Amino acid sequence: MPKSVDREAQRRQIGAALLQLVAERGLDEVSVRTVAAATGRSPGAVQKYFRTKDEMLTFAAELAGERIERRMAEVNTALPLRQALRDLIRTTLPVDAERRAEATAQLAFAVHAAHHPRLAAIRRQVDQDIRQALATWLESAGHETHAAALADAVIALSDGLALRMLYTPQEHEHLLTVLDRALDTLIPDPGTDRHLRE
Amino acid sequence: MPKSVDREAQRRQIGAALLQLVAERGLDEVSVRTVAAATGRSPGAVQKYFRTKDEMLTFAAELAGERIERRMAEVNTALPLRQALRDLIRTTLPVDAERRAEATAQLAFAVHAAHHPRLAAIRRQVDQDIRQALATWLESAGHETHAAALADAVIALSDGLALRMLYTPQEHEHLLTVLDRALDTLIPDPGTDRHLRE
DNA sequence: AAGGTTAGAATACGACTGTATCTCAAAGAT
DNA sequence: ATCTTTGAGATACAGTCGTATTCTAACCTT
Repeated sequence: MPKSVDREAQRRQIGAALLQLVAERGLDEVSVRTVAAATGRSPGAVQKYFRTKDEMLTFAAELAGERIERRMAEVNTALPLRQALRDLIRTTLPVDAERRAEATAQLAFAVHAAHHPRLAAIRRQVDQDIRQALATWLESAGHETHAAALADAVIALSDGLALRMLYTPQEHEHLLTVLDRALDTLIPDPGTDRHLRE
Repeated sequence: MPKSVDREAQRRQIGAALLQLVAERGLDEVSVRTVAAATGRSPGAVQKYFRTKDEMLTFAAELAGERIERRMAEVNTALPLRQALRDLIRTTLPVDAERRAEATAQLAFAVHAAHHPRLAAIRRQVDQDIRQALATWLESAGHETHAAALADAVIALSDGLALRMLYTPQEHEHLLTVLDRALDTLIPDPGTDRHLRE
């Protein structure tokens, strides 16, 4: 048989390069040629792994989704709920170069999904997974009622902050304190009786 | 002198067509030619009003920003704070065709701004205006402390919900209840003493 | 009425797009 | 050692992009 290559590994490498390209130069700078150049390949070589640009794009979107879910699984659930939640959200915000790359790609895909049914389906699946993980986590931490709604609110808050950070790097610190304060309000401190505060 | 035409009116008409095009087909379907066709013009006619595509894009972004600010000014501030706030945010969410068009354009521009300094500056200006209006409003309604941070949290929540609604039309109603519940928590009901609840 | 000015259309240009096709070299199987 | 399969590269093609240029027709001013 022929030259044996780990096809899946190659696809992931190309997908990762695409995500980085989206983060650095924006989704509309992504073309078969620019992605190929970013991986040191010829355009024809990329075509061997993705027959169409669209297939390449959806693959990258799934890859980005997997990364987020993996990050969620890595959060230390032994910490107090509010702090763990804070850590979790911070790993999705564009606070440094790596996170910024992922957040940028995520948001670009989300907007693109508005006019791209297959991309929308992928996003919905990822959202569903995140929401459910968050909701069951909240429930086990004592927020039995409306855990799902609370999870959705937290996700929306996080996405909204990430969106804004994309084009206002000056406000990063300020927006992080906004997050803290909002979490303080949304998630009552279990260690303090509510009616004793203030 | 020549054929007299209201240049500014023409520019606004073209800008409006661009926004609608973004909403219906996405930002990367926007070209000088498609915008021209959408206004019943030839590409050359559009060039008379915008020398470059970029100039056309930034103009449309400013136009979209003006629309949001106008909507904010139209909210009935005589209503109870929480309800007025709810109404305000609902007018920015993609609940019907018209609002969906504006929200889609806004979010597309926001993501694009991550790689487009001039667009980012426009977005920052609009954000600043909205935030300040919201903050002074909150202050006058009794939220003297941390009004600015609360305003930012509300904006982020709203943007995050809008983003998600773009690709999950099925969840519109659910996300609206999420909004209501989050607002209930973030904005304590002024008619009820806090320590008397639950 | 003549002339200057501009809106609008048509056209042209080079660059880039996605995709299909072709060639070549390399590697495993017989 | 030969053959076959395949990764990778090169090239080709039709289409679209943004922008510059050219032309015509309509209007206002003098």
